[in-house]
Amino acid sequence: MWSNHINYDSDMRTHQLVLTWIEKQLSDGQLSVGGRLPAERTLAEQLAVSRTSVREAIRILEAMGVVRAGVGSGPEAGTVVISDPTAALGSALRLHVATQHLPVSDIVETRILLETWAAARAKPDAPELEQAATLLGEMDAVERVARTADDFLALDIRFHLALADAAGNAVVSAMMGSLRESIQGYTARFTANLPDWDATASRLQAEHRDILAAIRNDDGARAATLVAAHIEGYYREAGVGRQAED
Amino acid sequence: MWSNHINYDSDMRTHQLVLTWIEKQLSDGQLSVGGRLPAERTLAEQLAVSRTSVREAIRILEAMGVVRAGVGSGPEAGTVVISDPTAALGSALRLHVATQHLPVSDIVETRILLETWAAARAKPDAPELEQAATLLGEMDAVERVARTADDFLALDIRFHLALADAAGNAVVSAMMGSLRESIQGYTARFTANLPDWDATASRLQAEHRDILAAIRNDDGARAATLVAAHIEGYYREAGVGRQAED
DNA sequence: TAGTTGATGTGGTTGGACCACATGGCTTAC
DNA sequence: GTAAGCCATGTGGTCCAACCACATCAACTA
Repeated sequence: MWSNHINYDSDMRTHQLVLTWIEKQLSDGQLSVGGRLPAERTLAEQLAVSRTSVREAIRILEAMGVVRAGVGSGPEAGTVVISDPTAALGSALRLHVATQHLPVSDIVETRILLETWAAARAKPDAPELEQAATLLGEMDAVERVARTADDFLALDIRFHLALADAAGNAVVSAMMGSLRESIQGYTARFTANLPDWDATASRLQAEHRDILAAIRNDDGARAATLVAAHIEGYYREAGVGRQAED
Repeated sequence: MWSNHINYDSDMRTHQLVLTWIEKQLSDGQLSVGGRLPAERTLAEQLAVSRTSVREAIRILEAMGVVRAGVGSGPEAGTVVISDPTAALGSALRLHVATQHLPVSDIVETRILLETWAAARAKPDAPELEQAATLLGEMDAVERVARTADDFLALDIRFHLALADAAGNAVVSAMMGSLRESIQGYTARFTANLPDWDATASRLQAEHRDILAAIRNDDGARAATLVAAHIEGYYREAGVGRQAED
């Protein structure tokens, strides 16, 4: 009795039809985060398309961070709806950077814009700031003991993401994460070539503390200024602007 | 003699292997915008995977706006590399809005942030402003003759995109476009219910002119203020914030 | 009771077949 | 010789029928 009859535009590729159907289920709330899609074979039969087309649609949704597919039985199995916008934006941006149609400098500039806004907007009592403080301590530990730039950078990313989350805008958080992810390779490559990583790390940590302190003092303007200087300084060392010549 | 041997991580899904290979070709510059991928059957043989897996990878790249697949022969046929970041970000955001894990209010807020920045940064002599001016004229014509909100909105979108492009940051442009696309359905739905569309359209047009004038006067600060008010006012009418109850 | 084993259902992968389509060269008719 | 028509070729689009690896759970066995 339920109408599966969506827009049978004759010039629509089959997997698009499946995508449309699923998106409609999501919009109508008949499918929500945590829910499961029908099994691929079942869905194929319901929509009267091949399993291949169903799978192509699911592949796209997976790349978009909308579903997660798992084999076997149990809670981890089946195709379940999730919500990971960062994944989608991140890989998309990374791919377009690879095509060299998105300059790294534009990405850095956008990152500064978003992160500056987030710092200015974050509330001093945001719970995410606790996590940020913890991460600062872990970075100190890494710096003191192992002195590996990779570990430090991993924590650095999470610190900046925590600050962005503190602004309470999911879109900005997702975009921030994706921007950072898209140039992660770039960042790591140049960081490995720094002459004095210890000095750089110390400077970054000092700046991190200042930023966090400013936010906790409810001084959004100062926090924003510090963030801009922090990021700009870092990438200036990397020589963003002159296109990669290594 | 060429090594196709990428990371044969045993726990990598087959289509991911294909994706990795293609992304490497892009990064290495052996594949760039305008170039063509090998035919699906050829690529499958080269990578020693099934055509199905190749197709799943291509489907993802297509959804990401990285390639375009065309049947037949000739210039329009085959799988050719393009660069349309907006498509990827737009559909991803739209899907996540559908899952109701990205509040429309966050999208609007982010749009204001990006567009305000773009208005403040746009140079008075940017060529995109010419296009923006032309679009203003077309909107006048639409308003005078047909009075259909849909046509007006289509031009309105292009006007705002032109302004964003004038700032010269490809990432911001792409994100702007995707944000707008992701809530296009939402916007159109509420616009149709406005009591006096003509009055609204006139007001929007007046604001558009003021914004464009401010940019051309090199008064970025004023342009930013006007843009923020323009967008905020529009969505306030829509009642963004109270979650959709139509 | 404890351990084993097999049935079941999931996504993952493959090969092969056929289709619609667009081109381009060949054949044919004039 | 030229023009019209036609078919070989190669492309992506779709479908099908298998088989695999995996994880669970119920039935069976020691």
